[in-house]
Amino acid sequence: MNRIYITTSIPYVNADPHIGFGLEYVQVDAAGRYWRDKYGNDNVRTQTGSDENSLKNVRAAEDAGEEVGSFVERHADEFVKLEKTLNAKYDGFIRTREDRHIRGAQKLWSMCRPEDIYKKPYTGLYCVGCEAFYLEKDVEDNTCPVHKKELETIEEENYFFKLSNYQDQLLELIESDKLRIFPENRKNEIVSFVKSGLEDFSISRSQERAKHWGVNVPGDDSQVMYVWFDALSSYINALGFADDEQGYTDFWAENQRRVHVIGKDIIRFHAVYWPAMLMSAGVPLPTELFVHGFFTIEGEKMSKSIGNVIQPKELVEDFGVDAVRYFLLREMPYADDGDISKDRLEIRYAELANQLGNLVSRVAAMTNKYFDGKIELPKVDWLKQDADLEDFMSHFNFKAYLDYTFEAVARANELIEKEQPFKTVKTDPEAAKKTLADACEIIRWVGTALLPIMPDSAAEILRRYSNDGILVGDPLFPRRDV
RNA sequence: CGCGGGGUAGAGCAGUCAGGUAGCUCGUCGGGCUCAUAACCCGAAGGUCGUGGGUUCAAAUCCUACCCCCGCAACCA
Repeated sequence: MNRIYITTSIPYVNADPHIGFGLEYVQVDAAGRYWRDKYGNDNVRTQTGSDENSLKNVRAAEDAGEEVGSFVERHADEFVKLEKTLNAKYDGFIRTREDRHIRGAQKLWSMCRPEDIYKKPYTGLYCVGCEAFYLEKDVEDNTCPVHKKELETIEEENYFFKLSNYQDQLLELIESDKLRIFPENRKNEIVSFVKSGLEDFSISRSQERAKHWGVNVPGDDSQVMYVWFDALSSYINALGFADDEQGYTDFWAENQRRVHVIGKDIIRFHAVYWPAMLMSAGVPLPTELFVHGFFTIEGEKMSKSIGNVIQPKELVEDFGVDAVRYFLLREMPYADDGDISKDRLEIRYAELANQLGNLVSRVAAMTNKYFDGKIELPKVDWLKQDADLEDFMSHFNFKAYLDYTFEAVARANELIEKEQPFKTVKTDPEAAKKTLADACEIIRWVGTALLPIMPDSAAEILRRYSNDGILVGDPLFPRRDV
């Protein structure tokens, strides 16, 4: 039985979703759509959600003068709306305030080997204004860089997780690809990190420091779980881990492909902390981590302070959802960061209009003008091409997938130039018919390949190029008035 | 001596692990075509592959020193 479970990371919801998360959201959706086609709808599960227990949410709510609960709910709703904005299909959305999540996180904690969790006093330099600890090397004269006030040395007892117990096992898992991390540069990065030595990490906070927000530590109400501990468990909680539901069995415990799609900033939590926690609890590990890079905006890091944050809906309103999905997936380099700029968007849009949109138009026009839209489509062996596409998709290499697909678009345009059906139709109609049939077949293959990437446009292409006849229609990607 | 990624034609990138005529897309210039969303096709120009050394018959690719850019610096997602 081929099954696959694919998750996005769960963003904390102190603001509305930006285009960076939009990328991840579309990546998982596109992969999900592809595998649904292969494995069947019931054998694929795509999952997303919101991380609501972060202290950052508490601070953001305070700044906004709002109650935390309603604040995170409002922002979480914006993430739910992404499904419509980006035309994505998700099987599950989990909020970490939900009961099923809280019970699951506590269950996972309780299942960890007792010797892996221990209490230890933690001492650090604390700024009351920031409500955060600073490291000595990051500050001058014991002064908070933000508030310019003297830092307090405070001590607090927390629970720690014995990460050091798992160093050797983790290294073996990652190097052997039992826990497969790709692209390869990310795997190398994490291997060298693990080799450099793992230190135990704190997995709880005092209630005061956590502002009484978060998941209580089982058996110790004076402590709240470190937000990452509970957040990571959402991946299995979403499947019903707390109550041993069938979904958990089917898509996690007994499934061969458990995949997390994440950004490069959180690779350590997913490649080190999370697998170690699961090993301690005796729960199966994820099998694959796909790590994507970040988008810069016009060459600059996207940040609130620079004020260049882009939201998916802005781009969708301007270019349409399929063009945005196409842009995100084709523009982001496989193993590196990408850039979003107005120029690049225009170029990519023009590419869609001129190469693909125009091809669909010209072939339909000729087919209808010369042969009344009726043309027998040849049988083509697509197996070879399918294998290539599957390989790209297995690696989450959307860029290569699209490069490959658009080679076919170019091939069809070249074919028409070379064979000139618009001329041969007068001298050798059968030859013209053959050329157009070949072109139609390529278009159908392209349409099929694009279904996961641009669901609406691809479906429209296939509707116009069905066995019932070829239809003309409005431009798929109309020219933009610049 | 903190760690990692990057520096290849005007722009964006591939190629570097397994050394052997430097490649793709866009842009520019020239030509062709007229079915098509003035789209499409062909051709050309354009690069001392960050810099200096070294290994080699041969280096963008290996070694070495250095310069520049960007991230991250582990409990603050």
